[in-house]
Amino acid sequence: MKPEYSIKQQQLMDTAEQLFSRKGFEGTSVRDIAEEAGINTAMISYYFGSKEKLMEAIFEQRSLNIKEQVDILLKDERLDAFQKVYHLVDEYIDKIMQRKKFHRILLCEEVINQNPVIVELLAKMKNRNSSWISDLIRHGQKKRLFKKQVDIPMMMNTLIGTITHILVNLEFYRSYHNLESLSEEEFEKVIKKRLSAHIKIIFKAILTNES
Amino acid sequence: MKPEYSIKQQQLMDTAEQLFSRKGFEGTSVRDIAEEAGINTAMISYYFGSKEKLMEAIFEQRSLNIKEQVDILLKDERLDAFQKVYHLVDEYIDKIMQRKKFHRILLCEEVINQNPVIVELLAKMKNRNSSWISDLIRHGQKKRLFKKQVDIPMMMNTLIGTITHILVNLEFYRSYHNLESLSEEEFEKVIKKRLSAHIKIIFKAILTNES
Amino acid sequence: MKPEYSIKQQQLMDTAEQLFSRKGFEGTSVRDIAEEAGINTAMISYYFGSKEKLMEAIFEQRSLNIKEQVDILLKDERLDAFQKVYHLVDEYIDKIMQRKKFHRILLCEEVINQNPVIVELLAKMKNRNSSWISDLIRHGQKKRLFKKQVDIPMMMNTLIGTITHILVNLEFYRSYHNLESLSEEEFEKVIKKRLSAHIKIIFKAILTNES
Amino acid sequence: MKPEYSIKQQQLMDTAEQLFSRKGFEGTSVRDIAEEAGINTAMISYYFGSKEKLMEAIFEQRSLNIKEQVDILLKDERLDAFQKVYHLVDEYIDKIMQRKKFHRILLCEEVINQNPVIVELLAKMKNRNSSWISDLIRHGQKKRLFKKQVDIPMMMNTLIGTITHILVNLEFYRSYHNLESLSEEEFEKVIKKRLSAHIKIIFKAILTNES
DNA sequence: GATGAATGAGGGTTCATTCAT
DNA sequence: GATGAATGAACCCTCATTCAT
Repeated sequence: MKPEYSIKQQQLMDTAEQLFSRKGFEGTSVRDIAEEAGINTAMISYYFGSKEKLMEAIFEQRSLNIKEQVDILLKDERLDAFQKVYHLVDEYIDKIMQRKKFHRILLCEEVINQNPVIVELLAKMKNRNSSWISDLIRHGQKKRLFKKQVDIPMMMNTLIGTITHILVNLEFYRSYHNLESLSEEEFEKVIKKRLSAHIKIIFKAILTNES
Repeated sequence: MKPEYSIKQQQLMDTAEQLFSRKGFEGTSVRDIAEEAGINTAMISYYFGSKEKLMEAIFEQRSLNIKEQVDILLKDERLDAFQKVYHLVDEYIDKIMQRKKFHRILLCEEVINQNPVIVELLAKMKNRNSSWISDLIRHGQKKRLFKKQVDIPMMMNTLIGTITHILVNLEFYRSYHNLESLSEEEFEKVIKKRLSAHIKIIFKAILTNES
Repeated sequence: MKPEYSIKQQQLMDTAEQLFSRKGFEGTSVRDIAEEAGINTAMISYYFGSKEKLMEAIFEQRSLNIKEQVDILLKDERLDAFQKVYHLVDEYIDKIMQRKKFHRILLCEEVINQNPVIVELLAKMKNRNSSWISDLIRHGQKKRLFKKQVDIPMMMNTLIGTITHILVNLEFYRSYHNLESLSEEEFEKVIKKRLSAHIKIIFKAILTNES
Repeated sequence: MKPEYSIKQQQLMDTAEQLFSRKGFEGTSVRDIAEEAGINTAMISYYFGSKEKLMEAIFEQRSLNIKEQVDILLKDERLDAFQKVYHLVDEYIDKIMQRKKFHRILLCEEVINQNPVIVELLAKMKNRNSSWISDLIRHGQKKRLFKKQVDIPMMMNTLIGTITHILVNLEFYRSYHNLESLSEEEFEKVIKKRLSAHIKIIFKAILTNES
């Protein structure tokens, strides 16, 4: 179903992702990408049809799908409803941090919203993921652990808004807390841990607090 | 200190803001802006020096400054520490919603980070505002209302991440909750109200919860 | 009604006509034209919108319109019907020989028929001119000088086919008849004279011969 | 002497002829041809050396040679000089109508005249055919049926100009005479018949008329 | 002070062809 | 013998900017 990409195509997508995330889609020329990837300029049109189609390919390949994770969580009887949600939070943190570059692009592209293929792709993804999360929330509501009225999109906004926003403020965060001495990996570990704790507090409050 | 702009210049900045927020900086040509504003293309270079300088002017003029607000809040003895923070939350919501277009641009520009003038402008703003908020938080900590360790940048991340992220998901939120029948103004009112309640719950949890 | 062109635009059209007639539309690049005209490559898009629009402009300006000539001929009582037709023949020869380059382009474009604007322009021109010639022929038929059934498009085919075909065979004709010693002007004069006599014989035969 | 082409090569030439006649030489890409012919793009360079050489091959194979026909006509004692010429006229009409596509290309290429191989090929063909026709005309002059001075290239111009010009005006001719209801074959039959009668009248006039 | 004309640079894409397989 | 991948050159066009007026 999903198109398979050759090694060269994959390399091209990685390079493009990198540059798009740094300079934006419009700010990156196909010549930039080709040069960085060490290939001929014409290859982008040759492999993907156009610069835009290359972008779409990146999106198609990397957009988040949490279905499987939610399925597993719902079936796991060792976890209570809170733990299930917490696991999903960590899953989101992991996936977004893993795909930092892509999510930086996504952040911009959601704003600009020009390419209809991507717009639709994102819309579908949002609907799909919201639906899975609904299942998870309803599960907690049935168990009387969560409050009755939960504004799922608002909750997701905070989840994704917080994670992606810190992506563009990583350096500010680092210097604010004097974490410059940490290696990239260590710093990322710290960030993930703090994000996790932070969002769990938030979710607990949102899911239990009766206004 | 702040440069004063003529009416024409101001119109130009407004038009540019609009287009930048819709199509991105690189995706907007000076022709687009000039045409939309009904003036000569050469005027942009003439008035601002370059397309980039025009962007800087927009940023300079519209970037958020909460100093005054925090000053007032700190002095207001009728409000307790929580109320002070809540007021600031509403202030942020109001200002960002008021300047929707600008904050959409900002979202992108923070990602792309190409223009050093803007980068520095943003860095200063973040430092400044974090500092004011620190004052506010310390105030609450002295009163023993807030917990001792508060990760202010993380808290700000959630605040700003949640507000700006909903900006790009307004339509999704609207359709998810079947609010299409509301007018723009009514819908914005609803959003603001819900955001306010939502973030206050979050802040209360963050500021009180002892891990 | 007709668009007026500046001197520079006119120069550009002349240069383009020259090159199109030598190398064809597709075979001529905008760089070629700009270089030959001594202007910047971008000017072609700047002045005409695109290479194709430049072509359309050339066609619009130079396509043949015989209305006025036919009007004058019809009213001229000193000429009999044959003389009227003969005058028109000479008019065609003059106009096509005057616009040699353009008619060479036209010859190709009629074959390739890609640009819908030009296709329509040509279709209108053919209809218009056929209609005027009909008037002239009917005039001769009323006077009982011409035969009743005249296939006007076929006659026009021979008129225009003969004139334009010799345009691409000028050099062959010249060498066949050993006219190389003649100057351009003298040779053109000879050609026109011979074409005129030749086609008049043809037309006389066509218009009188009863099959 | 003449190169023999494999079936695949022949298919390629047919497809190319078709496309060249519709979109011109420059307007047709090797990709177009290969795709239409259902073969690999590289085959064109592989089989013919280049796109240009492919064109030359088409010309070489299809250019008109009337030698044999004239030979037969000259020897045929049952026909008088006029009938011999008339037979040749029909031969031209048949051959050109049979090779409509090729003659459309030829029309363009004579104008553009870029490829020296083709230029020479055409020059040779014209000289050759003119020479054969001279023989035929001289035959009629000896028999005192034709006038003494006949401008053979001019006569050929009218012959070929009329036939090829109608090729690009077939649709105009059809609609002018309301022949849309006819099938392709019927219409072509009509055209040939009318062309034949038309040109015979012309030739009779040219060959007998003493100016 | 303000503008329309003009420019050089660079944009994405397509081209005919070559080359390793 | 035949091919898919890959290439450098060239394509037309748009860009932000400048300059003469």
